[in-house]
Amino acid sequence: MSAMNDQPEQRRYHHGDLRTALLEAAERSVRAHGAAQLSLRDLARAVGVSHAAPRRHFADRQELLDALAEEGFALLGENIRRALVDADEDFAARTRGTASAFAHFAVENPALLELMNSTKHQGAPSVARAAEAAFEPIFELIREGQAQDILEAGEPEELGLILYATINGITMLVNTNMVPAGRLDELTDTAVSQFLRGAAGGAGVGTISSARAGSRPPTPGCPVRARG
Amino acid sequence: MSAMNDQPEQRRYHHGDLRTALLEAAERSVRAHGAAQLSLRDLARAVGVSHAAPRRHFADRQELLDALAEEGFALLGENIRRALVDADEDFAARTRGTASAFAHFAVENPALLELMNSTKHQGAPSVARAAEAAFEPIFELIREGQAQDILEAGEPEELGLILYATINGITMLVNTNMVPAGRLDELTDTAVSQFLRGAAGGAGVGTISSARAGSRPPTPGCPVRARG
DNA sequence: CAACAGTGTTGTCAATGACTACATGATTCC
DNA sequence: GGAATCATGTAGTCATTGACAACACTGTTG
Repeated sequence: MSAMNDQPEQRRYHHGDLRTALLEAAERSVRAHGAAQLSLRDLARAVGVSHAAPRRHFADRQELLDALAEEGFALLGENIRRALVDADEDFAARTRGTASAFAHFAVENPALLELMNSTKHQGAPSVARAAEAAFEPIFELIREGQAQDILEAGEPEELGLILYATINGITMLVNTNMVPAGRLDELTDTAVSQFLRGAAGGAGVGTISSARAGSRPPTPGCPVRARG
Repeated sequence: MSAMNDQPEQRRYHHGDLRTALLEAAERSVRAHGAAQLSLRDLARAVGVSHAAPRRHFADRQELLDALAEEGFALLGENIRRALVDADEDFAARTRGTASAFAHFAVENPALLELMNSTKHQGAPSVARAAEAAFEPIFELIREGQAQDILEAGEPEELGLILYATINGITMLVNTNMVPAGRLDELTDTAVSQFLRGAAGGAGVGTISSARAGSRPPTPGCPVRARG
């Protein structure tokens, strides 16, 4: 709403880097008031340009929102990658760290996540590409687990998407106030535990794809399923 | 957008049941064009009342959207309950049926789901209550599984929320076009399988009796050491 | 029958997204 | 070096919208 003055410095006719300035202002605005409240004219005021200037960089309100969503996926990907390099070697710990990084990013940027989860940017291939880039480290993590025979063999994509979906869903419960924020860590923690158990390979039971997994030692008769 | 004429019949000064008429028109509109496109004035036109009439029933645009979200949760709850009474086989099949019902509802009503997952209705306790009512059958299902010693003991709420979150997240991947719709069943299926394994308690290991004999080959795994 | 409350109507306002025509400045090419 | 050209910003305009206020119609209740 209120035209947040940024640089009251006088500006020449051309702004110089209006596009990024708009995106930055937009990110602040979305963060503060949600995507639905975002007004192009307000952004223009905030940056100090005329109301029609944004149109040179975003043909459409939606186009700007798409760009923001894209940026959101890039940020998320960064966060996940950082969490993965920081984490130690233990696969379970790495998975936990990844999930936690995602969960906290989502809860700290609810409006951005909502934008990323919006159905509106279906026509924007750039957003899809950004999303895939954010998923990549997750898939890579799954491959790690499979290489260590901690996860069942099969498409790493499949497992990765399920993990992503689960954490995303949990944060959504928190962000919509259906679950108190205090339960976030607890929920993601048990979700990850269940994921590790449910997608366990090697000692795991009932791995459907065990027939295909040549490198896999034959699964013992039953249980083992090391509990805890 | 286009003022969809409903009943061209002439109407008396008072509509009779404007509130529900508006909600019905709103549901159609949201389903067709998304919540962001919904216009109160357009609804008024569609129903054949003046542009200010809706205000008597919804103080606010958001209030109408909240009512729609509430209705969405009621519908979802119905669907889940129906799926549960229809499938009274073993626990795994019931879980699979529940997940499938949710997943298909979500994918068939993307805009409605987006509304239900919106952060904007945080101030509306009615929406929260409706959501809880929709969760209830899921929690009840979890209690079943725990009673049969197929799921680990603990708060049924916890497991139920995780299951809900997972399916919700998967449908979101489909609804945002990040995953082709054709993979919906496959993804929910393996997600449920993993859930059952990951949250397994007592004896039940790898009871993956597939109800929808879809893409998944039946897994022999371990003998289902029966409950009770 | 008269007050009254519920509901619908008309009128109005500021804000917005989209569009057009025009201005200014930077880049390129002769 | 200067002109053509293109990118970028500006001013003006329009239809639409949500919100609000003042007023009209109608059934109910005392």
